[in-house]
Amino acid sequence: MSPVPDKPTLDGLERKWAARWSADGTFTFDRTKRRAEIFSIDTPPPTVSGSLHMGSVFGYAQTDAIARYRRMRGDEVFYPMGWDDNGLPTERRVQNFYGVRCDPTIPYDPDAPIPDAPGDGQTPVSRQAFIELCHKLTAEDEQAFEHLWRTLGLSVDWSLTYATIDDRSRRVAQRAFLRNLARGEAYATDAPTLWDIDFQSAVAQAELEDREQQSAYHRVAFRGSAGPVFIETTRPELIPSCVALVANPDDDRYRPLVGGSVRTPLFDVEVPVHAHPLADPEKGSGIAMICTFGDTTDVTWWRELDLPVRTVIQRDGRFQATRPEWLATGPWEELAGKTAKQAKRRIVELLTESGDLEGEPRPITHPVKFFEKGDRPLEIVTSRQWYIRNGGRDDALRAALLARGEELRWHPPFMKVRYDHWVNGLNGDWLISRQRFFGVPIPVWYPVRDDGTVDHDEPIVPSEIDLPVDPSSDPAPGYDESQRGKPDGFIGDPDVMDTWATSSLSPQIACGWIDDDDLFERTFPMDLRPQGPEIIRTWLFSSVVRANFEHGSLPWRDTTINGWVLDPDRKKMSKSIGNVITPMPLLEEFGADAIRYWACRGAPGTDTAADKNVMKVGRRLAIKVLNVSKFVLGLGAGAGGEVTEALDRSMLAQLDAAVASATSALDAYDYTRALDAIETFFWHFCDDYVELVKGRAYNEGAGADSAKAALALALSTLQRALAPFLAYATEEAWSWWKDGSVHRQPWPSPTGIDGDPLVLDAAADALAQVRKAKTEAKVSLRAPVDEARVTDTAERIAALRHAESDLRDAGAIALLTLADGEPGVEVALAPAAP
RNA sequence: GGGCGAUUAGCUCAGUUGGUUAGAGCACCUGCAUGACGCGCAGGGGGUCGGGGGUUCGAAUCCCUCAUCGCCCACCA
Repeated sequence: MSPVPDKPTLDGLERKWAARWSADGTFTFDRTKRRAEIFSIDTPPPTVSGSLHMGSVFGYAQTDAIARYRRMRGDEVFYPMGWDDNGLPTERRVQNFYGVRCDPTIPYDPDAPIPDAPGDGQTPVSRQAFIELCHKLTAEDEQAFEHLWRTLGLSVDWSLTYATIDDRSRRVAQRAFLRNLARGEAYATDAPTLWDIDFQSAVAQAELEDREQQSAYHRVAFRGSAGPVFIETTRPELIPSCVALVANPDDDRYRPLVGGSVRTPLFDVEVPVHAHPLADPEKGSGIAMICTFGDTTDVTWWRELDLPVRTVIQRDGRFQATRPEWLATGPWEELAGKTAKQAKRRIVELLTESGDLEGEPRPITHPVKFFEKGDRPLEIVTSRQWYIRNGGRDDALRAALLARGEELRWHPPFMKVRYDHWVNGLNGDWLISRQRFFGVPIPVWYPVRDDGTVDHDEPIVPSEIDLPVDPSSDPAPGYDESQRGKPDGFIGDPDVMDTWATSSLSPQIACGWIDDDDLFERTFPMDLRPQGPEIIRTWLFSSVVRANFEHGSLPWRDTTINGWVLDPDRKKMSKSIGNVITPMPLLEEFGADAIRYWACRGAPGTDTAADKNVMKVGRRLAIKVLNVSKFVLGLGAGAGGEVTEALDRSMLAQLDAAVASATSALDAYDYTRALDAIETFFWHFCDDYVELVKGRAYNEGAGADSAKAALALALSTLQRALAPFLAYATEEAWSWWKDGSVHRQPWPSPTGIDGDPLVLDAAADALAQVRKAKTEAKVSLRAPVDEARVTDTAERIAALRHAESDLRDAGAIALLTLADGEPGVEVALAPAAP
């Protein structure tokens, strides 16, 4: 306990109590508890390579309120934090920050200088040096995040922190992958893949976004035996890639052509004309050219019509330098080495000169697929990639994963349809390999045959005990490093896994799967997955996929999906608009409790504006907690005694109702409704009950004892009920009269004291009328009243009689009369003193 | 094109099975030195519940439709 200060303040509470919680191990997880006693939370590992923003604190503060509530309910809360530091965002940040670029062909030299300060330029560094820089920068970012989380007051056990690139995570990710591989759930195949030409990597369906782009239909003539056949295309530069034309089987205009062939303009390549139901008679001219590959429909046609591959665009987005073997004639040299954009411009000129372009290109706007973090449209290239089955090609698996979605308890429930839509809309398996560097390596090697060719069909895998491995620097089992790349030797798979292939295993990483069976048994499957709505299709879904394969269960029982944070004008915050609000200045201006309050006022799943006015209200509430605690303690609350007075029992009955309402709301993860119930009662308590009872409490005797006992009970209850939200102010006020942390106290249970809620309500209403009379007369609330006459229903008057003397005290009323009748209060003020 | 959510006072939001005169906070206005709180306290004004239909004795609440905002999805010829 510490003395009540003369002037309570919120300033400095974060620093004071964060240090104390850390020193006392207030939130340390006790791993001796049984599974039934534990509440485990699969905290989202934030991407540390980004800047901190309000969205970062919003969901975490809400989850922390739940965590603190569960802890007070007696659960041992398993609440680890992770950092998502692996992957492309980190690489990009490192490239920009240090001015470097990873060149895996450079051999690692431990003595080579590597930048250690911000720089610009494109200094090439070895793969290992690049990875070291990634580790270095993320370590700094992680400190900034931890500082923010500690200031905000997250009650995580910081000794349980993991990072998605650390040894433990790499071991889990590789082990899970190898088990997927052994069971046939992971496989590699050569197939057309969406490809980002800037990042030089394949990307997955979940990472796509459509962007509206300006384009134009070009009406181009193919030569048919019975005259020209016009197609309309937005990508005329792909004419050298054309492998067929396609029309709808029911389209009478083109039926005569189907089964025959036409010749491409400029290059004079003979291509067949096919029929396929996917061809839309309404689009363009109704007959389309199929190229390998212009878009994903091309891929479908190519596969279903069994067409050849004629790729001209390389992985860097440029047309290949050498003339493709299927182009016997035509102006290939005009296109070689050009980007798709440059080639389009040139080919339009060539088509115009040859007379194969009819009319002017017709401008349109249409959606084009981009990598969500990319700058140029995706191309489709054929490459060998690793996949994990996700139901995109398998109806039984899809149904099983949809059933997992049913089994999961969603808060709020409407978020579940996003999962269903995503799973139903999958059109392929999950592509997990990335041609990048800072990630978990695909843990396989391949034998090199005696002729120097690579045997991809017989991958060499490590034993689980040796994980994590890096096939780029570790030799394959049974081989010596000197055999790397040699005939009869081996090569390592050069790819890394996508970030989601690791973070989808966050429950397994956090709970110690295989590495710590004892912990795993006590924490998995977890209780709660809190997360944002935009990553249902990635993080949530992929986590369900992995747990379904590995454990035959859900990874957790419940999921809470938080809303989106909008700017004060309810616009989406984005860097380009420049309306991004950063949390640290707000934490300093209003205090952590105010920010926590703001976050918890945002209902589950509801988009919420970053509104300073709400933070101000939270700050006011926190200050009030300090002040009313000081006052109530100054009245001598807690001196013991029995609650005998009807007014006191009435207040406690109302308090019990508020707590009961908050309890059921929190059990359903509705922290907003809980906060509202307690907050509403709290102000009623301060403004009405404390005012009515303070006179009696100053006196002595049974009435005073009753008041003091009731005040102590209420104060203890309110401090505890507000603790999940106002973590600091409640802890501070609790320390003035109790030992131990309020956050380790039991959540309030009913006081068990019967009372009639009407007594306090009737007294508060009558007091309000007396106050109104004084305010309208523009006199002090302490001004004496000669006579007040309260009339009301018999029931309310009967209730009021129990609080008659308190009302007289609080209103400074000389003569108070109560009578049945029409509701009303007549107040005769004493004449003003001269 | 499809889906989900939102639309209530100037602003931010409650309003949980349809039921007396639709609530709160902020802001605004008018007051008040009061045993803690002036980062306070008391009181007040302010809303045809997005528009239009419908069901019902009765609709902010249920149904249909339209509009606006946000998010998600969709095969880009």
